[in-house]
Amino acid sequence: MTSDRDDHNLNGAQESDAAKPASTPRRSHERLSLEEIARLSGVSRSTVSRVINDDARVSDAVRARVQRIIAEQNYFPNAAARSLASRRTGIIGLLIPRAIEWVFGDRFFQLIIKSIATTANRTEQQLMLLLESSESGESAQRLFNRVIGGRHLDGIVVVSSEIDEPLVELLDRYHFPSVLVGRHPTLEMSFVDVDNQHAARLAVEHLLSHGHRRIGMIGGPDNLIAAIDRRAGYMQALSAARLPVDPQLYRAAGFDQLQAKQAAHELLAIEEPPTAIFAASDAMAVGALEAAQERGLRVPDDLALFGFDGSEVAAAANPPISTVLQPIPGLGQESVVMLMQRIDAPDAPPMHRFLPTELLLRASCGCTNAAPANQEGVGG
Amino acid sequence: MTSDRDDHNLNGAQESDAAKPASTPRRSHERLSLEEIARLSGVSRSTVSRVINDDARVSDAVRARVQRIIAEQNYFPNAAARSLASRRTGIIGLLIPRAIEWVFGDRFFQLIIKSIATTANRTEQQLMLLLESSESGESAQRLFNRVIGGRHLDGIVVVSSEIDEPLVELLDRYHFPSVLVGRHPTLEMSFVDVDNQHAARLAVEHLLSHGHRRIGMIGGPDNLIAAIDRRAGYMQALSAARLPVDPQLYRAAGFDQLQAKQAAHELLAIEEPPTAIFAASDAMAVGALEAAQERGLRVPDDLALFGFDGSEVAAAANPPISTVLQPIPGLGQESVVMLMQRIDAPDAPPMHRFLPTELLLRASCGCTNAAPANQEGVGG
DNA sequence: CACACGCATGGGAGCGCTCCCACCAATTTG
DNA sequence: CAAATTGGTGGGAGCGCTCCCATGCGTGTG
Repeated sequence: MTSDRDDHNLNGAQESDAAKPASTPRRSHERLSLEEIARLSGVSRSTVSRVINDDARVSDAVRARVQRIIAEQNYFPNAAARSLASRRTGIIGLLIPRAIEWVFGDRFFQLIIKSIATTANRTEQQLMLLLESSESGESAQRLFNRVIGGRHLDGIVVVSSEIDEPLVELLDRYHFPSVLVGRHPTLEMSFVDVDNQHAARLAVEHLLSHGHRRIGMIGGPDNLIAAIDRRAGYMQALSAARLPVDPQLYRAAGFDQLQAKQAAHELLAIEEPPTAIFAASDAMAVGALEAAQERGLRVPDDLALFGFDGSEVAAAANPPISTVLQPIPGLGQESVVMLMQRIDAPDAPPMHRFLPTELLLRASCGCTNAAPANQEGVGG
Repeated sequence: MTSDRDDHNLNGAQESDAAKPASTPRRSHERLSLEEIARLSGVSRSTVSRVINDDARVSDAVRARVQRIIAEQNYFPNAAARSLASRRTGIIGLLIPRAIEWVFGDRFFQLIIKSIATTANRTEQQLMLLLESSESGESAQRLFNRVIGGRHLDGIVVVSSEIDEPLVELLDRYHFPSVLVGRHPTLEMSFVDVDNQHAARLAVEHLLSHGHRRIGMIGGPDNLIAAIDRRAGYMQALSAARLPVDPQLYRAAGFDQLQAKQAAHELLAIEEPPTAIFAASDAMAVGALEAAQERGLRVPDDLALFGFDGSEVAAAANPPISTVLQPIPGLGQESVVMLMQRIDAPDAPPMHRFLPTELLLRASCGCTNAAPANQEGVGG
């Protein structure tokens, strides 16, 4: 064959020249098609299609022969043609708003991306990570048009608990198959999440059980439902214990270590400082630990600490920090499974699923029944 | 209209019921097509297609009318049909081998992803981040088949300087339009990179210019061409200065801070320890700085330090660390631009492009002509 | 004034699949 | 033993675009 034809023939690996009758004229840059495979194996397009799609109604002999030819020719069905005919692209989107800015450094997002990718892979779906480039100032509408308008995607997973994410509202409005990781307070969309409020309440109640009566909290940004829920759980625990809710004891911060450290310093500088602090993330708890150590406070004796996430940093801290374990791989996997169901049955009512959390008790809250430098958590 | 029909009509936003003649029977779950837009605007499919594709051969009046209808109906051309007919998907892939494992924490990769995403966006390409899930133990061949076999992608950018990445070899073998960020020692593929060897040589020569005669190096993994080249530059500088190359002065490590710290300790514990260390990344230089400080060495007086990358950590260190600035946004942008060219002209010879680096001189090497806690670098 | 030449537009033939229906044995059933 | 059923297979009609090739028109040339 000519080098021109060879250059773009992905199927060149096992080219069997003998199997190329000159009868049918071919276009340059020829590509293998279903038709071609059908000819080579002496059956119809339909039959080859059935073999490719694992349709049972093919005799074993024929199936084997067709599969052999497909392998020999190194043939792959054309994705565009399949999508056009079947109205399915086999691609699901993954959107993490403002991903590039901060997501990549955050362990939670790393793990959720990983589990979503793994699950998508397992179900033979391609994953298209949608990166909004803040630089180009792309609007939600434009992003929506860009990928969803053209039906590039069968569905989308959005990892966000922002209460006012415009793209999420668009997805809901147009009934585009979507699943949220993180519940949305108003929209009826499907989601998977943990029960942040309940988990936070349990964490704070655990601190209460150690005898603490002045418990502070360093919460997350107010526009995240996860942060709101965790705060609600904190307050609920205090109320249930008939303790006054002192607004001085709550500080909002970003989910990162640095801001939390600053907030912890503020919390520890008030007139009647807390004897325990519940932080809305493990990174924040580590920040609080740093602040405490800078002030010469011993943890847990002078200040007890509780984190949230169940990440390695909490386990690796000195002392190890008690935390709420989130089933991050489970959240990722479930989101994809749910999405597949929504794609298959778009008219079914939205599904809401909460996955269980677990308290990981370590030294920072005063518990001694946990091994120090414990290896559990969301590692790997 | 029935709610059944409404449910999946993405174009429902501005539905103009008046524009729906009952003459043509429609299928349930109807979707807008080119044909439909043509009918509504009283022109042919061809004309609408020309409007969509910015073909000049359309009168202004017709163009305006068609565009109005398109906007009114909230129409988007079907991506699959376009791909099938045009043999272009408008999607480019981005592969960073073993991405999920370590990439996300590394500033270099964050910035390169960001600039690639931004550039792809600007050229109206979708970006498909290819995540190999190590868990599922996916082989390169399978990954190749999965996305490239079906022609899901027009081309691919691979960010990797691994000398033995199997997927890269497959891409090369099948002449699939690809661009590497990071040169490959043997394959003829297109790439963009910095001249690591040259840059490293300049850095080491700078240390020599401060009078250092025993200069150590903490290098990266041996299977990365970037690491190999940087080491070669280091040795070249020493040779050119007629200094003996003492193998004791070189340590290989991962690109991260922790391993480098360990390596630095080893380097500083040898009989005749170095007075300067060149590290193959900024994170590594920070690790070396920590090691020095733990040993009570003053930087730069007792030990001079030079990093590589130009990242914020180097600028933020105390003292600020001199480093080699890599034009990361430039690498990302150029890789996409080159890829587009290769997609358009797949038979053109491969292109190899080196982007310039720059020495960022700060306090850690003994220079005083740099502002302390300098703000330059790859920020933002 | 017949002719060629733009320019704007229309129409047909694909692109490579899936899906429905028809078909033809080889059975099974009343 | 005719009729209905079943399993395996083939063929046609799309899916919604792009691209090439007409076609009709108004304007310029010899």
